[in-house]
Amino acid sequence: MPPKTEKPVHPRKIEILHAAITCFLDRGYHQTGVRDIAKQAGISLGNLYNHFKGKEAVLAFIAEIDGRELSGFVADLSEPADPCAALEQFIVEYTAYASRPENALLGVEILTEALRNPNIAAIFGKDRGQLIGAIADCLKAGATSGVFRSYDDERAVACTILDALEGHGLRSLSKNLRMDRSTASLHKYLMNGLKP
Amino acid sequence: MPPKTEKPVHPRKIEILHAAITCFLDRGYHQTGVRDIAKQAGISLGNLYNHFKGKEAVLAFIAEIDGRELSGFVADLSEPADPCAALEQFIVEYTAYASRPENALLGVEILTEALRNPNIAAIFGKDRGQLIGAIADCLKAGATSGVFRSYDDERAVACTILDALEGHGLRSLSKNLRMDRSTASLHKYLMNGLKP
Amino acid sequence: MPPKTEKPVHPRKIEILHAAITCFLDRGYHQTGVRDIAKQAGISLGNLYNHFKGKEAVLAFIAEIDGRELSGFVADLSEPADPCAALEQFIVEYTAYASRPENALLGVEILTEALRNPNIAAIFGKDRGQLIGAIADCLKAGATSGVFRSYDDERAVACTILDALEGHGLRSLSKNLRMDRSTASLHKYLMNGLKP
Amino acid sequence: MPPKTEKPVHPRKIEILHAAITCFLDRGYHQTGVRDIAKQAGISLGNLYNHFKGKEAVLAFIAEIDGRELSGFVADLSEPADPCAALEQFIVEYTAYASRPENALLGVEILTEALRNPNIAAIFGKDRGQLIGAIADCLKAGATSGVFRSYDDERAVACTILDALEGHGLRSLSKNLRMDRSTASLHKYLMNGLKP
DNA sequence: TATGAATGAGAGTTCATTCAT
DNA sequence: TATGAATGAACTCTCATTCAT
Repeated sequence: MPPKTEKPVHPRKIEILHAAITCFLDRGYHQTGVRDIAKQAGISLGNLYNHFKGKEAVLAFIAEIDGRELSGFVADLSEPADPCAALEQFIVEYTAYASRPENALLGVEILTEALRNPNIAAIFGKDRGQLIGAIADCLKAGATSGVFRSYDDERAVACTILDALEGHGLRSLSKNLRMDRSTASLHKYLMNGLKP
Repeated sequence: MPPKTEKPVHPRKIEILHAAITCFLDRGYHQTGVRDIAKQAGISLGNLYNHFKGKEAVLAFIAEIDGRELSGFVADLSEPADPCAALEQFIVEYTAYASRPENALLGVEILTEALRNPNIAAIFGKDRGQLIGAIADCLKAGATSGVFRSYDDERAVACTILDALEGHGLRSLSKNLRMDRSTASLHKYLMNGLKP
Repeated sequence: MPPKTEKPVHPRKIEILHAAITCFLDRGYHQTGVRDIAKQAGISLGNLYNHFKGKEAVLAFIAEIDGRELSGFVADLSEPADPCAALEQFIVEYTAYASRPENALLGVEILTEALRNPNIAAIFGKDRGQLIGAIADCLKAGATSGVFRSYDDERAVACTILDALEGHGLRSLSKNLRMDRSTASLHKYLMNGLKP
Repeated sequence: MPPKTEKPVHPRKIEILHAAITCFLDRGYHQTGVRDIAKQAGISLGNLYNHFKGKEAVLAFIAEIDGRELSGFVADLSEPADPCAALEQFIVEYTAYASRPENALLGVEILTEALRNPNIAAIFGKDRGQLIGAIADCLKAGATSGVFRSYDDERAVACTILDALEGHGLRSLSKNLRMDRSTASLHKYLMNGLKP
């Protein structure tokens, strides 16, 4: 296999990406106009179309970038020496990840769009599927080694863990009150359900 | 206190409500035009505005009606003789509830709108807050009587349960494959985390 | 000629009239909706149409009532013993009349509508034409008796006096500052131009 | 002071301006739709919004352009060698100006809008205020040199002159009959009131 | 690559009026 | 007389996208 030579991304494209993220966070995907993005990026409306095929392509690019961030988690969960420790660490780190506003809000934005847009759904589902798979594998490994309880459908459990952490991240946005106690309880609950 | 005399709702308003739900399910809130709703309802565009102040008012009404459905769950969870049984039953029933397309999809639609629309957030948050409170109370009661493990923040656990069930409901839409096994695993996982 | 038996006006019609005047003053004729008038009058939208053929009919009625107020001035100016005193008195009284907000603002409202609406123009022009005629006659009488300078077209002078007083009334609305001095100067100027 | 580098106005903007004037003359400001203007200008509806922020901005631009025309009169009236001749000339020229349909009709259109729209009022009032000031100054100069009678409030007299000429201009629209005699009488009357 | 004028469909909302009750 | 639901055209304005420069 030839070395994967990633075609360099035009820096302007990254600027547009950031501008779009800012807008989508502020107003949401459908409430954001292409003009808003161009203005935020400080470029002309027409020029945006030199870098992206259209509005949807911008979201697709965001979803793609977003998905790549998940691969770090996947790597950490793969073939863990200690499944329990690996999962616990994942939960901690994913909590932090999912609590960052850009991830929390963009996540729902992408998810809701994916519900009706197969194009986005494909991008969104690919990396997320891998993450779910990695968690499920970790759960299976733990079940085999006896540190985890065994479940018929580990993917369902994995999904639940993600749902819980992402829901928690979303709630952390609107609450200024301290989330420490609730985060601790959430983590304990999620782990307790796994213990044999 | 005088008897609460609920002003009767014009039947046309209900028809519009159903039409709007249909449209929102099909295309989503922001992709749906007021004209679409009127056409679906079989009425003129202008007449819609005789019954609703605007598009947002339609969503608000849906959120309100939606919220009322939750009060049944709240009642069932209040002061349960057997907290464990009550919660188990709730999980089963709420799974069914959250798996119905209109609830699953409208739920995220309302949630995402609530993220940036305080008006919707207030309506959405009121009944949902009561449900979370009821679950949390049930968890506390169970912890006191020893059937449940004790958590610092029962509301966080309650939220997690709802997140899990609603995420599951959402996923059940896109999968034609049988969800039985994953549902069973999910339920087991959620209950196991509560066991002392 | 049989005695003029004026058909009694339904009191509700008067209420609507007042409501409409209030609205037209507030927002102007074209910015006022029929709904606004009905709401202001405290009646239903449909009922308004039992009393008036439409929105324009309301304005026409106002213009008619408005016009009748002018007949008082006409009477005072007719066959005056002392044309100069009569005109001076008219100027004083018409200044007061034209400075009342409802007359000042409704006046321009009716005038601008009359520019393009022949129906309104007819109503508006009838009584106003009589007033102009009366003033012109007074000027002629004064010229004959030597107290006034003679003009080829007395109606043009009469129009100018009205324009001046109405313009003054309109300006008095937006200025909170005292108008006394400017009113006095205006009156002096108008009279000076008539002196031989 | 750096040379005033006026940003060049897009020719399309001028076209829209003319189209709007045509429409406003035909139907009046509030009866004219934005679509009407676009159609008259021969451009698409959306493109109009590339040149103007909205309908009101079009009227504001007209008012601004309109106001600039007055500055010519202001210059002619400033520091006149012969105040009487200057004023007489002004009256003649302003009569012609105010009798052109676009000035007469647009004037009342702008005036009535200015009554309730502070934005328009500011634009409309600025240049008109200067003109009134210039006339008043001319009157003062004439009073000092003895060619004019002295008035306490010269601005009031100045306003009256404008009201008279503009009222005359407006009336000249609806009358096909010759206005010569009435114009002459009007001019004589206005000047007579100034003579000492 | 970069610009912004141009397009026209579509957005949400209000309009004056009618009509069955 | 009185009501307010019903109509559909009209309203101002924004949309994503294209195109000539």
